[in-house]
Amino acid sequence: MSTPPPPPPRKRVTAAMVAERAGTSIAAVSLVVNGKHRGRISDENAERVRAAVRELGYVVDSTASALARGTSDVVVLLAPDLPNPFFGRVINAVQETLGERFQLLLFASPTGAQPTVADVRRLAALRPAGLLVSAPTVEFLDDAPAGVPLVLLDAPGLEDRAPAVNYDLASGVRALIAHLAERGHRVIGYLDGSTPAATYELRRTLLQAEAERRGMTLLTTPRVRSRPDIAEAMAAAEASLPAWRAAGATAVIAASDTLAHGVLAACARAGLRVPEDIAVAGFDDLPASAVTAPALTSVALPGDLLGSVAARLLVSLIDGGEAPEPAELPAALVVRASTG
Amino acid sequence: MSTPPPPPPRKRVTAAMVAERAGTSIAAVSLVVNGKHRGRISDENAERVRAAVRELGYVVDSTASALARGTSDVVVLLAPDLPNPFFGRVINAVQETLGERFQLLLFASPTGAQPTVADVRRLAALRPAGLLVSAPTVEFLDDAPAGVPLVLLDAPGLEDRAPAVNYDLASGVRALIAHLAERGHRVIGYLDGSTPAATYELRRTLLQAEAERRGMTLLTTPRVRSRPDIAEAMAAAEASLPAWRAAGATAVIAASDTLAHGVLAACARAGLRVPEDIAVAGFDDLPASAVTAPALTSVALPGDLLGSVAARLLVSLIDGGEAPEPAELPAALVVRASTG
DNA sequence: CTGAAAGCGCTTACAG
DNA sequence: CTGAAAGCGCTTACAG
Repeated sequence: MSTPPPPPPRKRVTAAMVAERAGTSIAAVSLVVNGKHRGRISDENAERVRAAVRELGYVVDSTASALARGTSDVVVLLAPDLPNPFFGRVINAVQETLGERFQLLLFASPTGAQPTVADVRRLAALRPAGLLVSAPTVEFLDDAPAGVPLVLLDAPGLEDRAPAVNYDLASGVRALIAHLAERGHRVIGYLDGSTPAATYELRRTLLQAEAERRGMTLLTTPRVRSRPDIAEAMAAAEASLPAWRAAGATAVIAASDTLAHGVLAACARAGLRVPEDIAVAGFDDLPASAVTAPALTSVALPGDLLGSVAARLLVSLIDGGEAPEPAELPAALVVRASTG
Repeated sequence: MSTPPPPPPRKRVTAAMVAERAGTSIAAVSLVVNGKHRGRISDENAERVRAAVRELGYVVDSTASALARGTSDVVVLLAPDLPNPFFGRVINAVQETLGERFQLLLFASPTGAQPTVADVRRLAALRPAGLLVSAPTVEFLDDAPAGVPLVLLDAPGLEDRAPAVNYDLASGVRALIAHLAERGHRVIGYLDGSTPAATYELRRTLLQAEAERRGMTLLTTPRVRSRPDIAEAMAAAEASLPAWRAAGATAVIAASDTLAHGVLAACARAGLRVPEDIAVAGFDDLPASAVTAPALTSVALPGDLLGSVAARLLVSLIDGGEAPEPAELPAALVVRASTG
């Protein structure tokens, strides 16, 4: 009887084992698996290394590689609002764009808060290959680790601090206010995000300026805010609807669709018909916004575009490329039933 | 004129620098920052180390630490359906439960596909502290890296392969079918997920068995499937509604709320009233399901519970704890307008 | 309680 | 084209 083949050794495969099998040095293995062997290793030896890699199932140990090179293959995505469905598409696009070369590490500070200095230090200790930071504040950028390629997502006004990928919020806001003006709305309630980010600041100020320009009023005092959570947004809207209505508001804009979903829920509970009694609009154009009751008018902020463009930019920075002109992503108004 | 204070050295702070400042050895620094100094370092020296750490802003280099220890602080979450809003809460809960000790790395295979052997090898090369795997197939588990603590999420039937945190889908299904039976439905269309995961298999077979038990019919031939994407689900439902209706279906169940949102959209486009012409229900109870048109009946699968319980279990495994009895999470039916 | 030293598994000048 | 060796910054026996 023939003995069964010995079980594959449970030991982890190292470059030394590959080198021994291929009859080369460890250095040769490193050069070949990293594709740096042109003109340094004979074709024959390179092929032997490749064969040994295949046979043994060798994969470079990323911790050792990171230590030797001084940087890892990890790209960190920092986002204050991770649980927001908006980020699903961003994350997905980032991941697909990064491909097999980088690993995506998520970092979300406790909802809404900005990362602390200690957080930033711990991130830097990972020796990330690059950082993607969504909706940052200026304060965060002051603490950002030096020497790490950095791309900002949806960080209007911070373009001078780092390469940024932003939406053309001004166009979207103009279209939204024009649309509401045309429908005869003069006073508009506003539900703001509670995340302290430049993009929310800008959304509010743009809306306000554009409304004023047309002789309309955006109600921002008192400031009504909520984290990106439907239940919390509903509570905030429910508490504010009487005051908004008393001030003559016939429409409510929310800083994001998730917040707008909360407004819709609050209107339903208050027995208000949308859009007859009150119109509602948001930002993001989440997939679910096409099926809400009623379907939601929204300034579409394509998250997949944001993720893919930012990731592509980051990779080019990591590879030593120059930061190209920051491109603005479209922010188009999608009109649906919630604004009649 | 006094010279300005020299800028803080841009050099990265190492344990050697801390040791020099504290007047101790590097080993002492390591022991103190890792809290392993009890009975090994004098209180006085420990305090000097802590002071030096504070003054220099020292953080342990995680790549070097991982290499020396043979394992990193990274916990990998593998999920086939990451862009699905369902995962927002899971991710958030996992992250909060892991706290500062671990970093969360996301791995999503191209939507719906299972990770390949090569993917698994690359993950293993990160030397993760642990793995969280959502909705896996049996095949994946055969390739899973050995020797890495592993917890499965929503992996019914795979409990014997690894510690798992599952929902009590049977109860949820029973309640849903009972509810529909009570409303007089006898024939039900089914929109399945296209992700090849045990949880989707189980949802379908449980529904089918429970329907049969009550003399009802779940239409599963031909199998209608979609990825967790509203647009794709809408297209699938739109194509199947005529056949479902022709077979006498007065209700449609979708394997997840995201899919159900697509069904709602398809009904709206087909001019069908929900629930008068056709009732609709899903699984997950996404936040948005409370504000869809109409609000969606759903078997609630609390993602935050799934994430926190699984993460807590994983941490205990990492710390050498025994895998406790797998607890089943509740899956309660939430009845809303979409089923009348 | 303390420190010198080996070792983790790579990458990269460097000398042939 | 090739390989021996230093070095990345830790952690952990080990000998005092």
